[in-house]
Amino acid sequence: MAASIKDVAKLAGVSIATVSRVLNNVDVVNDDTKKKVQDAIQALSYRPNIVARSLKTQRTKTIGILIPDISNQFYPEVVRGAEDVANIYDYNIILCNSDTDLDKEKEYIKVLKEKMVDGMLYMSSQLDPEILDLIDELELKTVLVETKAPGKKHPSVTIDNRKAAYDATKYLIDKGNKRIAYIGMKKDRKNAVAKRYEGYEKALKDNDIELDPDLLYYGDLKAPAGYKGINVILENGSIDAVFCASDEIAMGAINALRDKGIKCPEEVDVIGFNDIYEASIFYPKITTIAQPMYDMGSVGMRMLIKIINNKPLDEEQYELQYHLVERDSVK
Amino acid sequence: MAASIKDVAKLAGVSIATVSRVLNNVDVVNDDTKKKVQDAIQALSYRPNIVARSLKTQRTKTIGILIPDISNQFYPEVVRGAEDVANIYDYNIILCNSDTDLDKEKEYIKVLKEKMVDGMLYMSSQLDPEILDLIDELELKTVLVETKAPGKKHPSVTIDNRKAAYDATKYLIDKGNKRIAYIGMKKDRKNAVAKRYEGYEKALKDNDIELDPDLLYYGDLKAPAGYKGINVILENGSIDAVFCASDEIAMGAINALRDKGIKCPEEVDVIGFNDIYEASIFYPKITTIAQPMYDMGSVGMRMLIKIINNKPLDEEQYELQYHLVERDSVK
DNA sequence: TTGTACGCGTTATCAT
DNA sequence: ATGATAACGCGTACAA
Repeated sequence: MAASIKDVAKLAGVSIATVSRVLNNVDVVNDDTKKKVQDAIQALSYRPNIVARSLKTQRTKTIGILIPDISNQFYPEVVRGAEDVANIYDYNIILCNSDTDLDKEKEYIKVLKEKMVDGMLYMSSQLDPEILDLIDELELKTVLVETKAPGKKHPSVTIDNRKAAYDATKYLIDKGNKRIAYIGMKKDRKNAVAKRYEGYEKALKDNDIELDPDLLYYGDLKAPAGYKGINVILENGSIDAVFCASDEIAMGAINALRDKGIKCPEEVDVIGFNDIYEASIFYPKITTIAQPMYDMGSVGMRMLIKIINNKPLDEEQYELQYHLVERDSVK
Repeated sequence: MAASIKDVAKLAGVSIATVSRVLNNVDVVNDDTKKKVQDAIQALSYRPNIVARSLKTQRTKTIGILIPDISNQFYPEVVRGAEDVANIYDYNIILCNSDTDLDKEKEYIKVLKEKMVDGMLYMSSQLDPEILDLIDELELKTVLVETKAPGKKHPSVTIDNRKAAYDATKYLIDKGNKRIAYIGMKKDRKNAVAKRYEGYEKALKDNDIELDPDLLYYGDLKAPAGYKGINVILENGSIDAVFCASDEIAMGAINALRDKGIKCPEEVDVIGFNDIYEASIFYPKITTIAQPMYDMGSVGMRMLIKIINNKPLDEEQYELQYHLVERDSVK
């Protein structure tokens, strides 16, 4: 077993209380005894047991991060941003992949609570009320990332998905496109992606373009959905452009177009969403809405740490800026 | 404060020992009293405090994962594989990004030890002896992923990078290519990527192709390195093909070629390494060596959990199979 | 079958 | 300035 505070105390010839004091730099302790203690710590290469400390102090210096899936292009950046600031403040993160499965999410949240995490960053494309209830019941300090809760009760960091999608669609319209397809997820959910659909819809409406149900395709956010979407939509006629709810969809869509001998952007404009790294490497380089993914993580973590330390928040529901990145998939 | 085992005991009218027994399903406890306890647990929506339990049992049911950078395409898959099996066995993971910085790695390892993780998965493109020493000194149960330690002392899961690179280069040679460039990292390091260079070198040698230093470019594993590499190499003459130490390098290289009006694969063959998701979406789809990234994580975690539970390992240094995925970047 | 009491490694209060 | 000692919440000998 590793050396404990007792061993240090014994070797230094002092009480454990004194050792604890020099360890935490608290109270005043005689320089000589301090030195003795430090020597003993050195000699035993003693390191405090944080689990024991946590039990006493009721704070573990670890934070839970609940995401759908780390292997999904969007989240690594967010997690990295979060971990970076966590690290600055001496927190560690417990990573949990939920696959957006409600039961799995609830189970993870409970375990996180049992492990006494100081707080949680919760990310999910959809936000079930049950989750909010559970968070409240457990009194688990939480910041929502990517989704906003109705009401002002839960702190969050998001972007304005609706407006961003509106801007993207408007951009397509301004380029002279009329028949603009949408590939994304069903709109009947209360989530970030649904808001993108709303933005798309409103942009059409505001510009007197009639919504054509044949130009809509719902799948997930992955590339195959984009590929399939194009194939399905093109069965019903031609299109001028397509708004994709993710960059991966855009990549799949462009590949489908290419396989059909249709050139992007010459014949069909394609716009993506998120600005994942590969969007700038793809051919053609993808025009897209850039979400500040790293910042969403770091800002979210900053907020959470403030909450944990009972500091006031500048803003309860933080809305970050997105921007449209003009590249080569729109002419 | 949340309900503790005492509260449950009091409400159920039994001792905390009894509560603990039903909690852990240990010893025999009367059905009636068991029911009383369970009711009390329900009533108080009691959940055991794992921190306290850990202090007592000396196991935290959490495992540290140390990686260079989660936002680097390679690791999310590995981490996902690891977390999935961790979850099966009721472990959680603490994720640490080291940026391959030795000091940061050492600091993280110490903190993980302080937090009493039951074990660690260590990944890094390079493996410093100091790390091995620290792991030994701390007696931290560890499985190395991606890199193998000299000697049989440390368990690891890897692929045969040297042979894989050999195969890839041989494949290029068999396609009739002579002037084959290499874009990767310097070979003077003892790491996985260095082995890829060795494989490249040996394949040339075995096929009587002289190594041309002008055809070598060293950078990192990112796309810009591939882009720059092509530009630098082409200043010294033409090439038939290029072996890239990562898929991202391959993407950068292909983009550079395209910008120079050189077609891939018609004029220059390009082969990548890893088979990250985007390799199959890129245009042209990238021919590459597929590393079983998810499996590296899951197998590594399985090994680690066995070690933690003092079960024997089938193999100390596990070598996983790679395979060459033929796609469109090689004609 | 159940209860008492100790200890896991800390921090913090109260004396001295 | 320093030392005893009581928690923190739990598991587990040992007793009963």
